[in-house]
Amino acid sequence: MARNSRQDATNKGTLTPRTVIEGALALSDAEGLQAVTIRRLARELGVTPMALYWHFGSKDELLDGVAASIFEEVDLSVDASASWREQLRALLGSMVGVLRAHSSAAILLSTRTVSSEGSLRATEVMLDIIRRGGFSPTEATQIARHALHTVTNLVGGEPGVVVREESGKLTDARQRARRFLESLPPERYPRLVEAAAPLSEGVDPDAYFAFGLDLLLAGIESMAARQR
Amino acid sequence: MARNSRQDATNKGTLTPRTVIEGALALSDAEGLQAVTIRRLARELGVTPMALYWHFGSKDELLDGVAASIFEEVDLSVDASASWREQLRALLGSMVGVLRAHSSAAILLSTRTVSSEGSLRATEVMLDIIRRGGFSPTEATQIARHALHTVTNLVGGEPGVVVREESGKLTDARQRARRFLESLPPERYPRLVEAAAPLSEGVDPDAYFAFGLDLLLAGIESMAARQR
DNA sequence: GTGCCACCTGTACGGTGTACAATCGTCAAG
DNA sequence: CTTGACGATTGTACACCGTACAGGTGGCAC
Repeated sequence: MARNSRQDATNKGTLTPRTVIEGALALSDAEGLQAVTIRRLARELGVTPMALYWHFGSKDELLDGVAASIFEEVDLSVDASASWREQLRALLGSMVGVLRAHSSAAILLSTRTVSSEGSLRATEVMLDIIRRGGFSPTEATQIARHALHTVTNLVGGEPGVVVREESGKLTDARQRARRFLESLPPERYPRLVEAAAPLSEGVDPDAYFAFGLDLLLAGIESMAARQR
Repeated sequence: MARNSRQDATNKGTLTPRTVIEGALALSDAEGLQAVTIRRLARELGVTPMALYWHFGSKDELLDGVAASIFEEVDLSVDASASWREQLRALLGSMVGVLRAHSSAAILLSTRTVSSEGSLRATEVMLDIIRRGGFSPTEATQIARHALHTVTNLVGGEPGVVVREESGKLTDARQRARRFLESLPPERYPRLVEAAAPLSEGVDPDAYFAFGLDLLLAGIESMAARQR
């Protein structure tokens, strides 16, 4: 049947950087970042491990690509009728959203310096919003850096946030944690005993992320109010 | 000469969890976390790789130990005459300090849930301070979680913070980054062009961490003021 | 045709974490 | 003293990892 011309190489058997990155992202979403190995990914793509090295110089470079592709999903539209605070909240909220959709790969963004098109555009939009909040370029840079950092780390590493519908096992773990905390000597650890429930409770992810964003935005706003 | 009784086993040839953890931490400080491999660590300790598995069930368990040992270095004393804000700043500042002293191993704390003695005591002190700021146990738990998270991630992953006295190479990279940013189309990326200098500049670590702490504390204080 | 060249395969090397069995040194009980 | 038990360590082996390097292969331009 039809031969693959150079054009339809993208949709059939042949490999492109795009398909590799998409495969890596899918694999990471499905089985975690540690499942993204050159050999495994190659098998998934029906290809030899070394084939990937034609398109990427190293695994690290491939992961850079994955990180960049995540950035591209962020919704950069801003509601011009909203205040800068609301705009910033929307932008960061969108970031949290796409990071949560790829939570395993999220830590990639906190580790590496992405300089893709999408990353540049996101940074541009963010800086613009913050600048309109009354900060200098230098301050805006610092704030943007920390905001980006906060958002990626927010998603990357919460221990209690491991949520599974299968509530059996994990509820057990939580109950054990709670019992442990409650069994601590109250005269030595009054606050831990008192907070045993919230500490051991599985956190509602939505609430967790909302709180994290609130905290960050409160800090930024308070800085905006303080100076000027 | 003298035999090793069970007592002096700690100071001479034999292995203990302590010595292993100390070795791992030293290795991580000296050559980075990726140098901490079972084989390498064993060689460093003058022992066979599998010897470590007598004291730790897995490498992960060993790293848990390293994380716990870092927690133990945090200064938990509180100045009773200070306000809760100042106390919180001091505590978090101390955390940042010890994390910076082990910056390679710092990301361990953001990944895993530590439940060592030291971690419990630190959490207790932190919760106590925050509770005295007028927050409920549940709120205090959320805040403490985020504060801990912020602090560890602050140290863990800043890209620009890679500072070396050998300024040759890195200055080159910075200059290239700066030129790149400045060469962007100003009508498309006005904020990036405008902030080319601060964006490409190597960040002063002290200023960076101070700013991160300020931002976090500002957020917490503003939350404290808002409610009540 | 013939050669080029983008793309992919085959093989190999040194590294990793760790399972499993054998070994050694010390110490309590006979 | 001998004898076991047992805590601590070694030796060997396996499956997996990232990737260097050399060779194939198929479609295109000439």
